[in-house]
Amino acid sequence: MHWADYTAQKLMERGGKQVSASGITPSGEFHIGHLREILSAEMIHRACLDAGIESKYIFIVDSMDPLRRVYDFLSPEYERYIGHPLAYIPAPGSDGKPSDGSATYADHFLGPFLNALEQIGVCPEVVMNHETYESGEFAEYIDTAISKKEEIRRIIQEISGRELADDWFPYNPMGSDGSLDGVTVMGYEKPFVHWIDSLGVEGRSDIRKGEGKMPWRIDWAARWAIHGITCEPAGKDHGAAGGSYDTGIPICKLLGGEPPDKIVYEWIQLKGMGPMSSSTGLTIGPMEALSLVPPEILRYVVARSKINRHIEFDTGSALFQTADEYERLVSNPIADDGEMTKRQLVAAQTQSGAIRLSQVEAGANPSDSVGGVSFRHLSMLAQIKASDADVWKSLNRSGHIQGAPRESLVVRLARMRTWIDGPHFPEGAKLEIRRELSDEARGKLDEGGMDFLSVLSSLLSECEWGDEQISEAISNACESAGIPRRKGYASIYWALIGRSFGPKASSLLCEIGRERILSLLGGA
RNA sequence: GGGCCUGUAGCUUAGUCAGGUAGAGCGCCGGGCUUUUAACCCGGUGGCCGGGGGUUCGAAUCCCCUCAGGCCCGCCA
Repeated sequence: MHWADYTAQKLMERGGKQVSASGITPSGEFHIGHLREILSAEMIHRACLDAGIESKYIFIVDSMDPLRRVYDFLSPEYERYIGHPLAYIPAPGSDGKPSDGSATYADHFLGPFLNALEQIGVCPEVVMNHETYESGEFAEYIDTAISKKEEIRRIIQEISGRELADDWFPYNPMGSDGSLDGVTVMGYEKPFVHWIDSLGVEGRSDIRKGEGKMPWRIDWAARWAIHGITCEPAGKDHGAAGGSYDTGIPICKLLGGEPPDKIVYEWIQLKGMGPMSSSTGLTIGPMEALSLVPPEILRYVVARSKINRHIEFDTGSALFQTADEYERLVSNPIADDGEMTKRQLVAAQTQSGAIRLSQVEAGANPSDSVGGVSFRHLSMLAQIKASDADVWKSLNRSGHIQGAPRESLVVRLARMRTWIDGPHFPEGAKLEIRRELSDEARGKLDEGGMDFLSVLSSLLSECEWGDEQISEAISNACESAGIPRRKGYASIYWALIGRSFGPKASSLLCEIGRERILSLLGGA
């Protein structure tokens, strides 16, 4: 069974309406790793719906979190905003300097990410955490947390092994300059927390407004209660023993909530580069990934892996393999012929679950996502056909599509071209049409092969220049040279692209043109 | 120091929770296919399940030890 379906089943036992959630701090560019946070929760949500369980999915943006430091992409002017909630500071411009403030820092990074999410079929209910503070929804939990301060302190100290300072307080008020840092709590008189900030200014924060926030470990536990969250997969950083998941559960109960069960997912790593981090700039953005990879394949990358396994994200040749695997499973779903062992059955169910959850539109027929054209075939066409119109013409001629291409295919081709032209496209998949017979090719061809090419050359010089005629010429040349067809094709590929195999030979030759082919084969 | 995850065929991995003859895909090799979509079909190759010990009639699976890789423990998915 797929992990999302398994989790849905567990949630069904818990009963009631399910609320899956994700939470991300918009401190910088979002990256591909954040997609796992999102998709882990969203797939469980979908699995719940598929199982007939009432469910919703919310994405909580940690917009109340303060700016921790001046990241590399920020100008030094951001120094003065350290400690300020991301929702209340201006977005950086392209030069890294604070812009005019028409967009907030949080919104600036969130916007493109939500756009990318839409493309992969994720439409969450977005909750800006600072608005939850502003609306007063946190107030009663803040009040409870303050009155149970010592119990919470004990939970955090015992479970995390961390020593909390004597003046620790479960609410960080915002000082006179708008910073959450360096503000000392002087007292509490519901609904006001009295404080003195680092400038020596005294003031008070109304817990019913966005005038401060709870520390992360309590904030998280409180929001579980506020939103009725029943499921929130968390990154392994939160999942470590004594981490915020472990303290969140008892704190949530203390605040009167019913916490979700602990679910931890592993991180996505870039092939050979270790974990990603927004702050080191070692990232592939979801937008960048989506400019290359079809969205259902991106979903499949997450869906096919068990939740507790690393994912090595590779935009090179592994992408072909993943796409192949996806397409194979879509076109040849493993059917239960009644003779499967229990294990094979489990594997088949898991795979079909992964395909189901990879669809951009929930419940869509997976065959539609492939659109009749394989990823590999499209990569070939995109390389040998300069114009899109020629690609569509070719696909019509080969019977892949009828008439105009559908929109999703147009987008796929555009993505394919971006990939091919970019730095991630694997060398091994590049088609380099040779101008003359290389020594390497000569080395690979024996007498029969050379004879074949020479016969082919003369046949091609006379025949009509079309796919079928070329195909026929190849057949005839094979017979004439007395070699198997397989060998004939291999000879063509050696001569043409320096490999023993390749895309359909006749259309390749047809596209390249008679003159160039004859000059290439002339040396045979 | 504390803890988590992983180690199964050349590669990616399923199977570990509920012990019962090690499965799959890719690759590779051979054959087939008188249009090769890098396709498809048939056959084949390939594993002391990281190592050692224990429990058991029986262990990839449970227990103990050990080695290796990755990661978490202020914030980070």
